[in-house]
Amino acid sequence: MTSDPGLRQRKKMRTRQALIEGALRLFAEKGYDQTTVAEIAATADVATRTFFSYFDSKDDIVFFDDRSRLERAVEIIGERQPGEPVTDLLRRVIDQSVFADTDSELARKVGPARTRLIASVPALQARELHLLFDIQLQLTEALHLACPELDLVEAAAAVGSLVGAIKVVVAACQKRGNRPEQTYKAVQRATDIAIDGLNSLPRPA
Amino acid sequence: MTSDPGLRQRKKMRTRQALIEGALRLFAEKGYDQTTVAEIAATADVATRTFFSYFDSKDDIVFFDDRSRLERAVEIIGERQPGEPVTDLLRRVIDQSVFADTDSELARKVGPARTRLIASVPALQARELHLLFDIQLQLTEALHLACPELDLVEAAAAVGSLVGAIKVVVAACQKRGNRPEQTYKAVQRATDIAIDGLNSLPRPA
DNA sequence: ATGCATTTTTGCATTCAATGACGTTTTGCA
DNA sequence: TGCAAAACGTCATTGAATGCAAAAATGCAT
Repeated sequence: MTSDPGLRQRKKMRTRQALIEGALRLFAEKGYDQTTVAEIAATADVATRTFFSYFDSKDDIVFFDDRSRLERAVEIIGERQPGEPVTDLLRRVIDQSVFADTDSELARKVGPARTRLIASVPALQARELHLLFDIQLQLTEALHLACPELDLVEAAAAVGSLVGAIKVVVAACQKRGNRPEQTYKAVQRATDIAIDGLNSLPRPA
Repeated sequence: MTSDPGLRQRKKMRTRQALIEGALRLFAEKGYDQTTVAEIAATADVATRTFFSYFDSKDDIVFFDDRSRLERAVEIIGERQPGEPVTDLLRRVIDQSVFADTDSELARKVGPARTRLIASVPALQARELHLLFDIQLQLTEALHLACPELDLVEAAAAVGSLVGAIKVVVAACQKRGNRPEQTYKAVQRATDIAIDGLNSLPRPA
């Protein structure tokens, strides 16, 4: 599989990588809107037209590793131990596919810069939310498959509730300018609230 | 305030309404991508440029009533009875701002057609998700304000968990082609799961 | 190595969303 | 009636995205 990528494949990989690195560098230097696709293509020494055979849109290049993250998550769900509680399983999924730096060192390299970039460009926020939404639908299917005791609605509610709580909490933290340390704590709290339910929230005085 | 809209205001309203109706009609007739902004502007007898002084983008016109829905929700949260449990409050919010047909009869008129339209156009899905996300942040603030017993993280988690569960469940239902009747039931189930927590889900056999 | 099939790249033309500058018309108000 | 502001229109520009057909690179078998 990886033993013989072939010259063609290797070259494609290199071009792809060059496009990603060039794009993120330009975005950081001049800003997202000020960077044209033509300029990105130039950094990888390919024609503008060629960019669009690697990525469907200018947005897409920012989320180059989403697919592998999803595959990782689906894998984890598929390896569920029979009898393992759904909540334990989902905690593992969150930990390993969201927080763990994924395979490519590229992802690690661009991590924080990318986060800031997305937060500052509405078009990228929109793209991210859309991707995350599709991911949730696929996680729902995987979960329903791996947990026969859950019907489709229950699986969807579980995924949506957990991911939704985390997503909004992270956004609220970023908006307030929290340190990553605090944000991590907040994510754990959000996870607990989703798992224990809104009934577990503090009662009015 | 509404007593004297003034000629100018009335004319703006009429133009705005004409643009909305024209756009939705064209989208239904020829499809979203096949409809140009120029054509939409033509149906309201204004210049293409003028369209963009009413709506920031072509997407935006589809979600013309989102703002009023949000305002409704924030209002409900603001009217919270002291001591009322957060869960009761949020159930009211869901009922009245999501399911109730909002003020304008326009919204009622285009309802189902619009839902189908959004579901079939990725660009609109993305826009909807982004808008819904912003709405959640504002609901979070409102909830935090109305419920002093909740810190910001708890408020965010509550909103995200509830809205997230419903959103994914609705999508899963639509994907499977469920009848509105079943979808409504599913939303109630999703609400219960978010409120009672993932721990309330069925256990493995 | 040579020829052939397939994949990839590329340049070109085109469409259309979106934005800016600037002048003109319409409306509200004194 | 006349002034200021808001709304509207015209024109031009930019840049994303797509289709198409030619050219180049690569894989493969002989």
